[in-house]
Parts: sequence; C-alpha cells; structure tokens
Amino acid sequence: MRDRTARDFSRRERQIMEIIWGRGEATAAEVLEALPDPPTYSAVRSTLRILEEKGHLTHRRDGQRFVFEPTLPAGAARRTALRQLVGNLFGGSTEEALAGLLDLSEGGLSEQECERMIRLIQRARREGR
Amino acid sequence: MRDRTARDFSRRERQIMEIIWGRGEATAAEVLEALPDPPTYSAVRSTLRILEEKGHLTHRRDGQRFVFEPTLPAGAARRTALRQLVGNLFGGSTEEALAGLLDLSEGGLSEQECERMIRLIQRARREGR
DNA sequence: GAAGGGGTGTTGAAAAATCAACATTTCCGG
DNA sequence: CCGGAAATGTTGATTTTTCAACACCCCTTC
Repeated sequence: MRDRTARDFSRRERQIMEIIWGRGEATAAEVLEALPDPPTYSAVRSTLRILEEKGHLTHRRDGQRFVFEPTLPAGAARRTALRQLVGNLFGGSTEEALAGLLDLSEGGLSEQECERMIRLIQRARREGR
Repeated sequence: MRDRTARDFSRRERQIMEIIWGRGEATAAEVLEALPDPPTYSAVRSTLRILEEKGHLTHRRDGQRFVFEPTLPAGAARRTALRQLVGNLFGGSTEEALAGLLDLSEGGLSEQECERMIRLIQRARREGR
C-alpha cells in the first residue's frame, strides 16, 4: 500500500486536504470559503472529486450537499505529516523540533501551558518505555 | 511580494527542497540519489533550475559542479513549515502538536532527553514573557 | 590531440493539475 | 404547476509541472 502522505498531494490538493483535516469534514462551499485564494466553486468541486477518486476523501450525502471527510483519520494524517517534517527539516531530532515549536509561540507561554506541557513529557516518558 | 512558504512548491519541488533543507546544500547528483522515486538526472537539474528561477535556491560553483543552497536560511523554512503544520493540522494548538510529537518517538524517551526537553520548555517560559 | 567521463545549457514533448462552462437534478415557496 | 436557488454531473480547455533528449563544455588520460 502506498504511503498516502503529503507527498501524494499536489498544491491545491494539499491545501484542500488541510482545510478538511482541520475541520474534520467540510462541504464544497465551506472549502471554497476557507481557501485564501479561491478559484470557482466548480473548480473546488472538481478537485474534491479527484481527491475522492484517489482515495483520500469520502463523502456522505446530507440532504443535497456532499460532506467530505478524510479517508484516514486525522490522527494518522498528523502523525505522518509530523514524522516527515521532523525527519526532513529537523534531522529526525524530536528535541530540535520541540525547540522550533516553542519558538513559534511568540506570545510567551502561560504558567499553565508550561506545566501541562511538562506533564505531557513526563507521561510520555512513563508510557513510552 | 509573494509568500514564499511551502505553499509555493509543487510536489517534486517540495520533495527536492526538503532534501536540500535537510542537508543544508546539495548537488544535482546528491539530490537525485536522495530521491526515493528518482526521475533522470536531467529532470532533476531541470527542476533545480526552476527552483532557482523562482528564487528558492541559489548555487555556487564548486569546480564543475553546482552546489545548491536555499535562499532562506533553514531556520526560516522550519519556522514557516512548523507554523503551517500546527495551524492547519493541530488547530493552532502548540500543546496538541507537542503531544503528537511525543507520540512519534516510539522507542520511548530516555531520561536525558526528557530532562532536556523540560528544560527547553522552562527556558521558553522565562524568555518568552 | 582524441576519446571518454562528468558536468551544465536548452528545448520541447508528455503528463498532471487546475479551472470554468454548461447541463442536470432536487427542493422549496408561491 | 412553475420558477428559482442550490446543489451535483460532465466535459474539455488551459496552465503548470515534470520529464528526457540532445548539444555543448571542461578536464583527464592515453
């Protein structure tokens, strides 16, 4: 079976997949609205259909509309995307990736966030053995 | 001026950029070798040239060969890639992203890793204010 | 100084992705 | 019953991406 990660997606396809991953599911109209540089409604539907043909999406009917949903659960998508990112850009180092992650939150960490994150790490330590 | 993030790359382009980001720099031959599904040498060079035209890469001469290097420093690429990933797939939640990250290291965390990561968080807390 | 290996430069064909137009269906209100 | 709104279905053109062939250049070696 193929990899079915981000490598499989073209530009627009990835853009659309990310929108749907983010929401869990979406209609064509919702995708259109969420796109920062939207083409026509028609074009969006076209791409959605292709994504479905390729096996990345399924749809169910909801009244007249189609509601699209990823074939793989969001967790799997996150996993593979993260794995690739860490592997490709951070040389596989989880620590460096964490550092990069912390760098992002410009606003600074609240005391609570900080504690929760530390607990996450400790839990991973315990469970990961 | 354009965005110049990962959104700008097509499939092959992204693949190649990731290879170069990972190494810091690379020749055409190296890129070719690193590709899991390589086309011809000629095709690789072609894409490298296009990436250069688009402003994502520069090259310097090293004897006969060209050595390609990202225009933006690796740090910037990491930042934007991470930001997008967190924004798109983790709803902007740094914590959830961290959880996902920890999920990746199947082998379990060593005591040392664990401590270093906690220290990273604490440092971010102090500095981020 | 000819041949060959290893590199680049250029060009155009082939494939894939993107897009939009137009037709069709369904539902709803009047 | 009729019309319009809101969907989907179908098709084909356009653009972008991907690829490879071939010409050329430089260096080494015989």
